[in-house]
Amino acid sequence: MARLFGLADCNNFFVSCEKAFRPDLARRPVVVLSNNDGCVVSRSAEVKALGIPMGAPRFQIEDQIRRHGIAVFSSNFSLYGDMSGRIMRTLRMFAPSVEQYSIDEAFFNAWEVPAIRADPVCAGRQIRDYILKTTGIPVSIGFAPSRTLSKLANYYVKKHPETGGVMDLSDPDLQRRLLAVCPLEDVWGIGSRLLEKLRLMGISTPWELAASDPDAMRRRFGINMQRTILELNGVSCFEFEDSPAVRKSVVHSSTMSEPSDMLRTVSEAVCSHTASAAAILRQDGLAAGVITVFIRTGFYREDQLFHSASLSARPDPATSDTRVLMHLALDLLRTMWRQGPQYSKVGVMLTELTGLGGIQQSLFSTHQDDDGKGKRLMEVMDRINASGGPGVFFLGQGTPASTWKSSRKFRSPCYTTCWDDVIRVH
DNA sequence: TCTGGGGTCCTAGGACCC
DNA sequence: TCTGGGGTCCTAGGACCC
Repeated sequence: MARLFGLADCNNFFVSCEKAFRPDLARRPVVVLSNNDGCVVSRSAEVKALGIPMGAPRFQIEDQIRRHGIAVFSSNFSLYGDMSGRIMRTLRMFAPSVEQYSIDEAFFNAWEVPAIRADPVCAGRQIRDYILKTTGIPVSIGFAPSRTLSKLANYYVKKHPETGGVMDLSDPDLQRRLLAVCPLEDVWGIGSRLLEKLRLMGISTPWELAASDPDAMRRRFGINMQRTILELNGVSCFEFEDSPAVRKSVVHSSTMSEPSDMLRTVSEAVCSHTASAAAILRQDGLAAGVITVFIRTGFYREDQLFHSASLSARPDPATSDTRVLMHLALDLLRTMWRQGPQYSKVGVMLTELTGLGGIQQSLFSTHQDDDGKGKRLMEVMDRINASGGPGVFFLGQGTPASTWKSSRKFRSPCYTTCWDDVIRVH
């Protein structure tokens, strides 16, 4: 049976989450800022119309914020994550095979659902209306014989409200017309670098890219380019993945609220990132074979030299125990520490992840078995920290008021994940 | 003064082996 | 001037995505 991929993609997701709980902001310009309130990561339609680009630093748009009365929010990931889960569950009611691709979008197997196959546009509208009604989040939906084409349909839908938020790109004739009018940078897999190189070759529309020789392009740009070309021609190059991909790494990092040359301050950040990353590992039932700590000075300071360093270690055996990982992380930090530079970005990366069942201790391990006490301690910590209160942490992480922590001055309440923040109806 | 964070995959090139 | 060939493994860096 011919493939038909569905792609549901939330419109202006972070902003839409904020608006869902603030009806008073429905028609107002709204932005959501990155960590540290540094730059714009989500914009409402009104803000896009003002010409404020994605990624604009806040300090550059202060003037417009005031002039146009733009509502500003810090990122609230517990809210967005929870809303995302609701939307995915709702989507599964219509199409059981859903492949979540990111926090705000999911592919779904549309060819195995008779009602969708019979009339994709009509079914898409129903899905869209139902998600909007039950979660308050507007989504766009595209259907096509390949993922890349379904992405393109989605871009088109977002720019053309007359489509009613849904487009079915099954028809080859319609595919050709769309390829001719869409910008090349809207093609999934074509970023700024490739765009430039393609332009130099005289390829400036998706239509021209689709017409190029896939084998020659593979030799020149690699296998992903070949796949993109085939997919633009309606040939699906990826199997549908029902089961979520196994995580291969966890990274936790941040820009500190202000740069620091104090080992103590940077240590607190390293310990905190280690604790957060280890908690994610435990949640997924994984253990890290390698821990890497990295530090670097700011990118944008011209008055001092750029400096960055990173160092790795192998816990033996692989572990998700915060205490073990934190010890290693601090050792690594002290080893690579250089007095002088003002560090502004600090992070911890956990890689070579294995399932907890498959951990093998090396022959030369010095690890002493603690009779599972460590595991129980971690379980208790995780349970307390999941309950929504202030939580427990290691002294090395500093206090909630530590100076390195990112500022989030405009954070909205956690309406759906924290009891104290639940909306009250009087 | 103030510019995010978290991921994946591919490729080229070096080291090393026979 | 000539100065193997082929295979594997690892790493760094590049490119993309959201």
